[in-house]
Amino acid sequence: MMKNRDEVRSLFKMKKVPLTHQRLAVYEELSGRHDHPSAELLHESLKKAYPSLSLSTVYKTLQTLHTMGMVARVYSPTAQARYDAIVDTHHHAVCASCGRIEDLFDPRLDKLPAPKTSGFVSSGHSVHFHGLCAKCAKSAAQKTR
Amino acid sequence: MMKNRDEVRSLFKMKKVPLTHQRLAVYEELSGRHDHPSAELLHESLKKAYPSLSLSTVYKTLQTLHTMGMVARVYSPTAQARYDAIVDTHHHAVCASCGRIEDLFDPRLDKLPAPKTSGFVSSGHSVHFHGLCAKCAKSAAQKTR
DNA sequence: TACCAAAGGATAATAATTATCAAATAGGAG
DNA sequence: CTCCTATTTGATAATTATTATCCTTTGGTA
Repeated sequence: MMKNRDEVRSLFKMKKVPLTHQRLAVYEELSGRHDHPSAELLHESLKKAYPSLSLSTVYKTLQTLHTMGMVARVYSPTAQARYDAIVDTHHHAVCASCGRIEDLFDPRLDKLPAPKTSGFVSSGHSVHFHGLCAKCAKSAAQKTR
Repeated sequence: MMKNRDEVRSLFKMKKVPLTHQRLAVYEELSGRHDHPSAELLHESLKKAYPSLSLSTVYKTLQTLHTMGMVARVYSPTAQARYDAIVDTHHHAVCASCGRIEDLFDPRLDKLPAPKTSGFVSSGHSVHFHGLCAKCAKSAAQKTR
């Protein structure tokens, strides 16, 4: 699942994509967190260690990594794309109130009947549960009192 | 599923939301199509019959309808939110190449094990299949020749 | 080490969405 | 039916997210 530095290096070599400091940094930062950060949030964190890293590089890098299959895009209710270094099949619980996205691992969801639509070639799927996270469910309950 | 004008009226009355011409028009237009249009595309079509209808009203109306539970948001790979008047449980096949979103109705996908995450209160789910639609799969095959 | 195609940084441009605010209107009271 | 008022609408500005541009820098190879 999570790749170490050498695995990353060889992946880049294999795909003939130049490995730069920035690409490694973005990938390692994203791998290390599980809050599905946006490009901007990633940039924010990375600036501390790499003050010269630009936001546009983060965008470009995420695209590159996505094309390489090393990063997944998650669609959030806040019109802002959010990313995930976990590309293995997994699922998400999206909070309609605060936008928080939790990972769900459940093998029972990993194998689903293939879509019955003419000609669509599916390469995977993910299940999005929508509702309220623990915190927002609690504060919603309080409001009703 | 698809509501007639009177059902829509009483829904608005029930939820105590004023029903305006614009809201009815947006809802009826969206109900009538199944291509998951964006706010902008909806506005485009509606302008013919309602030349004074503004794009911002379409945005606001979609938000209102969404809050009322009459409209669903679908997240597309093209950073642009797309909408669906079908709020009953159903699923989507999203083309990674052209962005086309097809509806999938399959009762086998409607009942899935509830997410096993502490405290998350789920109100529903949908399955997103990703891959290539018939058309893009065909042209991708041609390129490889 | 030198070369050069590709990548990065800074910034402008575009696209999508949201906010603002004066004018218009829905819906209820009289 | 008319008036009243809170809400909605339309026009537009502002904001936010993303992509494009263009010059400088650098990774990877000879």
